[in-house]
Amino acid sequence: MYKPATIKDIAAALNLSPSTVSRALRDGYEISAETKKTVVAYAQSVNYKSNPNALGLKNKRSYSIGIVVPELANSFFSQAIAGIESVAYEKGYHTIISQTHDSTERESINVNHLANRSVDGLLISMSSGTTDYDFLTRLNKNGLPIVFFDRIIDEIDTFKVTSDNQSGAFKATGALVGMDCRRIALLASAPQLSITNERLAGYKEALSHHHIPFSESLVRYCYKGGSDYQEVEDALKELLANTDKPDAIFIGSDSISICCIRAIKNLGLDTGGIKIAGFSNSDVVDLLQPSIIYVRQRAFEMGKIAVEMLLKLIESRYPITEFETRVLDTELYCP
Amino acid sequence: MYKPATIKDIAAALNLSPSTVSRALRDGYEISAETKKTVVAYAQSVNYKSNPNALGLKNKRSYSIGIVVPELANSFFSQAIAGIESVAYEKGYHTIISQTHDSTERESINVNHLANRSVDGLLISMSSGTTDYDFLTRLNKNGLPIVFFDRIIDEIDTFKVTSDNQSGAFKATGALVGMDCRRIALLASAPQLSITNERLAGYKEALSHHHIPFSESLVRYCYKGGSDYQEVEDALKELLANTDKPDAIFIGSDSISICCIRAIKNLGLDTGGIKIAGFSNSDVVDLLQPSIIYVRQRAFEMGKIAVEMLLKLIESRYPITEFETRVLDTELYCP
DNA sequence: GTGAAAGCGCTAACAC
DNA sequence: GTGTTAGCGCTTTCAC
Repeated sequence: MYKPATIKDIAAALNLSPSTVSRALRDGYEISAETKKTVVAYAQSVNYKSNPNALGLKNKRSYSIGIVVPELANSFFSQAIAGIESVAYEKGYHTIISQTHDSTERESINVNHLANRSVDGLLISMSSGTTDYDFLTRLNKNGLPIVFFDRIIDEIDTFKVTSDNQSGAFKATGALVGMDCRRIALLASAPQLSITNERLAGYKEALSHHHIPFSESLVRYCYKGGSDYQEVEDALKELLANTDKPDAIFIGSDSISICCIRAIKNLGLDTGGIKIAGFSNSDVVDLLQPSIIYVRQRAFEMGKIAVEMLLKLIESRYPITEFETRVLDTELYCP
Repeated sequence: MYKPATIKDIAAALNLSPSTVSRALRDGYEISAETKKTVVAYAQSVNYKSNPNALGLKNKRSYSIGIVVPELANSFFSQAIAGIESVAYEKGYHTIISQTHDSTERESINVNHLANRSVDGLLISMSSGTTDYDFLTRLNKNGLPIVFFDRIIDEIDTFKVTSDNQSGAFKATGALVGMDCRRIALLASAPQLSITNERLAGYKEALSHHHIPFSESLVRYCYKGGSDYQEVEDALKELLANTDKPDAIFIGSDSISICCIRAIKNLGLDTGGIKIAGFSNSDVVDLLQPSIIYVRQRAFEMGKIAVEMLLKLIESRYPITEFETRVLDTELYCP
């Protein structure tokens, strides 16, 4: 079996002490330029890589980060995770991915497991039903760095990154208005979610911008955030049963968009007159029937930014007290 | 910051030595039943978890496994990874995921990086263009456990898990025949891939089963395995330009299926008379237009089985010489 | 049946 | 500017 070179090996080969080698490799200020050069060159030549276990043991760090998402096999999240991995990998961090399937219970269990596994930090996009954030607050207070992405919460003060959901919803709703729709229904995700409210706000903003009155009767929430098909189908049926039938529907999430299209197909609905717009990061959304106007988020980039924030938090030598919330813009596609 | 309990802590609290505690926790035969009980109970009560870094340092293991796939944000692979994670997580392993984008070069770079990062083992689904497996053979010979899933190779003798691609292709082609198609074209993935040849075999088998002659002119390969849209579009155009136009197309991969549907849409082709069937694990394939008959693989399960095999390899105390190849069945869906 | 001690690879006081 | 030493948490010989 291949045995990787250690600092000791290098030290022995170069007639130096291990500590000198260690310092040289990490560019310690006490080491002479010449020694550094020799050491670095030799380390290169034997393909030296620091042993993460030894480092972790010493520094009390695991060099692993926990990722908690509702669903891994969902376009948006798999794209975000691809972004996360691309940075984490490069910086020498492992990941542990866990899915909640939008269940609050699994979410808190998973988060606690991850914390016990001594991850160095946590990237999380909240489940749709969660309203009690104690389990996170406690861990965060105890020193576990957390960064929220996409589905963020106000209750914990830390780095966050999300999309400009309001403007995304504004653009999509506006596009529907531009197609002469006036009775635009909203099929929203769970009201606990940050993204739901931001998208609702964008929807309302567009209506008022175009002097269209807002009507509660045209809004339905899907509390399971699209993970429960039946809920979406029922909401859709209710909307269409309105005495004054909507002429367009704006859908507030990726999976609800899919469910809704499936419901239209399953119910054999004639949506000839009804225009549909929605958030979606599916790579085949342009091929779906009926076709929809869609808002796409910069998922990959969001993942990258989220880890970068987390690593800043983890690797900072001083406690950070100033937190930033990054908001990424969205793109509207009209087929 | 929360400080986890160590073996030392337990030893001190119970007036025992660390070694006794260690042995008791791992059910060492030398320890009296009573001591074991006390130790285990106390460890429970303080929520003791062994420190993976210390363990890894001692045992020269990283408790992490590398995953190499062509594309993370692809339905099949994200489902497989969900399966991998579900097992790995439970068994206390981290993962490092890397994508090749079907490039042989990135594949060998990534694999070598992972090996340098001292992963304990590797799960890999080969890139479409790879024909030289030296970089894998070498690592495997050096003791790195490897398990292949989905896109497997014959050249390395180890555990493998894949789908019954031949029977899947047989079923799909048969379904097309059942719809009165006789000139069935094949849009295949890269010929280097195991899955391509198995699916080709199933296609041929179905033809001969129904006494339909096989014709090379109805077969096109996509060497980029669907990651290059243009290649698929060109292949499709060629097939349709055949003097004797095909009345059906069977598509040998998920991403090529998507590309093909997109091409039909982009080219504004009238596919009224042409039936389409293909492999796909997309969760929205049933909503695509034109609709297709599709074969679905048990991706999640394949991921689970693959890690289980890998962990068996990693954790075995004796070198394993008998390797198994598991073949999972597929399901055919006719819309 | 239990304890003492060494060592995995690395870093950080503390010498010199 | 470089070396010595101790220790992170755990396992494992070797004593007793």
